[in-house]
Amino acid sequence: MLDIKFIRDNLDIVKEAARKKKSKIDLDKLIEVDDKRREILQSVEAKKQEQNEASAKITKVKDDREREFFIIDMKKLKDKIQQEELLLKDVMEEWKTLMLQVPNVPDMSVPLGDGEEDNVELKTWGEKPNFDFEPKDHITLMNDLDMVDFERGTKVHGFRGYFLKNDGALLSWAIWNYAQKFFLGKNFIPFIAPTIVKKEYFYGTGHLPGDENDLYKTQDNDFLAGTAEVPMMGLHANEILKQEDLPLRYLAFSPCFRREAGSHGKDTKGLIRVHEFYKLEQLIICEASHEESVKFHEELNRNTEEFIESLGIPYRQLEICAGDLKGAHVKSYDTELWVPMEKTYREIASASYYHDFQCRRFNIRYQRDGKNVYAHSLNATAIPTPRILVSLVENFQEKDGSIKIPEVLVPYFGKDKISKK
RNA sequence: GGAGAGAUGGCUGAGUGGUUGAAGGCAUCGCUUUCGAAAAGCGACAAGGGGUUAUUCCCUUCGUGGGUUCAAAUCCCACUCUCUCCGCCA
Repeated sequence: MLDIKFIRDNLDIVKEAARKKKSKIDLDKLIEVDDKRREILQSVEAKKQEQNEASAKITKVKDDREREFFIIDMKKLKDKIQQEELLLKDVMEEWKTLMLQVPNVPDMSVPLGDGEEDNVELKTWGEKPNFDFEPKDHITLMNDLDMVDFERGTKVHGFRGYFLKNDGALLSWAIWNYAQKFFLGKNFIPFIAPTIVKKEYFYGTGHLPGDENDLYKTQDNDFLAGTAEVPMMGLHANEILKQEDLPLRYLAFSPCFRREAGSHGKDTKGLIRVHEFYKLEQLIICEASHEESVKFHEELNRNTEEFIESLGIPYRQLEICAGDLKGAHVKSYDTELWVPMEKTYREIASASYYHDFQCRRFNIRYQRDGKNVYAHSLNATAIPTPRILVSLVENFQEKDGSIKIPEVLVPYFGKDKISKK
């Protein structure tokens, strides 16, 4: 959410932002509705003032007749107020709908572009494996090593279902434990977050309004979060934080649920795109300063890089172009891991900052110089499982069909190799 | 799932129709006192929105949403959450 005052004062900037982000929002319409909103609001307020003043007088009037006259007048006024408030309600509805569609302003450094294809590669890291044998994809590898059961996963869960078993399950736990240790070394407070979350919080993060079909819904009209970002931002909703407590640095673990509506044809096999996975998420709430946001954004992104580097998996960094940038984001980096059998990089992590866009919607403020100001928020993936397994097993496969375990994981996994029994 | 109680400012806690935006206490901040601190005394202290900007003025907000009334923290309805007891349960 942007400040309506900011939008009015910087209409050109916001229009430009909307254009860059390919948003369809009609900002002139918003200003028009806002004018109407202000006009009615002022009229209602003036009438309420009159009502309040009269109300104070009625108390003092002792004469019954005089009192009666007063009350009759006030009845008329009340009707007028009610009429205008009805009108205001409609206008507010329209106003809110439009306001929720106004995108955040991308940073100056964000490259222009229409979509995914225009994202800019910032760097690549690591040596792509050069196999002197016929390599297998992760599905074959993991099936051969009895690490996964897709068939029964589909039987039980349906499309995109999977069971991780044996070393597949153990490796996932090892990654969680290692990742937990790694990221907590960077001064985060650990959390396990709820996944069933009230609808309003999805508006806060910017996941709604959007495609509600992409979210699972419960019979109580709650939704299953696709990322711990939603409950973790909700954690401090409607709170006034202390300046000295900032930045708040959280590392949250949660299951993640995504219906993947609209991508039925994509990645129909394997562990790339599943309905249900697990993720450790880094999240920071910091002071309202662009410099702080940028600093922490770079740090969060670098944390993810370091983690991947410690595993030794080749990756690249992308800067998301304006056309591919989500509405709430100021700027985003994606980390993509090399998937040998697809001969391409696949997204594993995303680091973004929002300025006060999310905190404004969540009403998360802190005291600065005696004033309450909206904080800034950022988040970045630490590590998602099981998607990480795809690159891990494909990159580290050996000629005999076994998988070499990265050294850093060995203490958590208990052995340095997964091979056929 | 059944029965009951409750939700008020940063916290605690009064308040059952009309100067109550809300007593008292705690916390916080300023001043006095002190070599300094503590203690004490005095004073300030909710948020959001709008108009004017010299000064200020107005509106909203007592869990949420409706309703009754000229007027609601206070009465009515629905919902949410919390607590106690019973039942069930990983």
